[in-house]
Amino acid sequence: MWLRPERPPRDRRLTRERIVDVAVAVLDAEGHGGLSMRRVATELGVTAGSLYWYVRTKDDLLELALDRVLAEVSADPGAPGWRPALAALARSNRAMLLRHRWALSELTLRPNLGPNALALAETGLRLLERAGFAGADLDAAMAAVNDHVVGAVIAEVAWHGTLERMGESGAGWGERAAGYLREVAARHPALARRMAATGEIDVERESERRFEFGLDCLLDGLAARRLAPPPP
Amino acid sequence: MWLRPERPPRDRRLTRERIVDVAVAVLDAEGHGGLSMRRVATELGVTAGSLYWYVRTKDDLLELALDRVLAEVSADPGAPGWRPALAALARSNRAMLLRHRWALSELTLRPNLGPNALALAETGLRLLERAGFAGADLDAAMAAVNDHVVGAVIAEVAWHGTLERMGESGAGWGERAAGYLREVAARHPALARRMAATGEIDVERESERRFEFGLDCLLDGLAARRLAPPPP
DNA sequence: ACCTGAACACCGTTCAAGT
DNA sequence: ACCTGAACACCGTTCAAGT
Repeated sequence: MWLRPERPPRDRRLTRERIVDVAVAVLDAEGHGGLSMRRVATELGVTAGSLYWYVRTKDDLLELALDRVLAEVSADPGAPGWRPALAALARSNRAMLLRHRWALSELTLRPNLGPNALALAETGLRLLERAGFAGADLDAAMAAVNDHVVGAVIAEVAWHGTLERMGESGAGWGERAAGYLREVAARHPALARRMAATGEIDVERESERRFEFGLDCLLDGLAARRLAPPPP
Repeated sequence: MWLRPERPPRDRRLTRERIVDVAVAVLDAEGHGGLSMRRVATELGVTAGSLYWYVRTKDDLLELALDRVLAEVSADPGAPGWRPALAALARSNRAMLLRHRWALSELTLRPNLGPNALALAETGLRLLERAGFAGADLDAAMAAVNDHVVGAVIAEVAWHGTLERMGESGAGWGERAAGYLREVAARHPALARRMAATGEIDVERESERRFEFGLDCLLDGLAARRLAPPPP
């Protein structure tokens, strides 16, 4: 009894890091709707109120979670040229967003100025500087690539969600859907042609194809606009 | 008394359309956080439960609201060429998303197959068909343009939000922010250079410049990839 | 057919009170 | 310094009951 000294205050049960850990885990597992303060708290064997000692609001927690996953995006610094390097950065970014789909909505709703976000911006900018961009065009080029990544993943996630919904829907859904689609096809011939062609397709592979197509277009445009690369 | 006939059941207070009307109004005025079933209900002089006669869930209501504002996107069918026409469509889309910033998060979270979304897809596809695209490249080209619009608006809204936050923050914030920025600048030279150059800039004009820059890059890439336009 | 009113289960957040 | 427990104000949704 008296032999055991009082616990040092260092082995507290909570840390900001541990809280973000389980927040990311819950978000990955159950999406945005699954995250609640009480849920995170019980997962840590603690009351909801306790979290507010480490985090000001739930919004702040989400901001921390977003920056956490942004650390997963990586650039290969020893890439052979600016174009493959930039493409690799874009692909890594896309892969991360597909791993943590909830991160997209966070990106939409709140600005992120976390350390990992800034580090990521830095590597992108340096890459484009070496490629021969400067001034306002440098910002615009960086933005164009990022925009394509974000836009493409949003479209892919939405597409995926549509298919999931269609799968969930119970019996009796088939007829209504078929009727709706028939009507749509009648009114929208071009759309009907495309729907017929995309009937049996692997969504993920096709999404990747589209992503690469758009990226290539963009990089072509960028290549034409860069200044002469600075002499080494 | 007996002269006045019973009210015909037609003058009911609620309609799906009216409900969507006020939902869009509330969303425009107060954003995503301001919308609640009780809020919409009281705005219509009615109880929250009543809404569920016309709408299955709040999610359905948001879907309806999204399709409502998608109707605002318009394409000029009599445009001189495919490239200006496509650019005009993209700009109209962007303008709508900037008018209804809440629509972005909806676009992120849920698939939208409403009539206006489909009509919009149809006009885009026909435009690209006339431009000389077909098959999988047609889908990819359409997707690339849409992705750029969505991605660019997301970035712009996030940027805008950052500035607003910085404006709201009370006294004593300046020193902490300055310290943070100094640290960032020290660790990230390229970012520091860009931050210095972007010091006093009109966010909206600069966002538009970036949008047009990326769009031009993309259209260059698309122009190089289209097949020969079909003979008239 | 359409709407009310009350209830249910769940939120984020606060805060005195304990240790 | 750190955590509990209870409370507050607010959710989305359901449903018997009224008309």
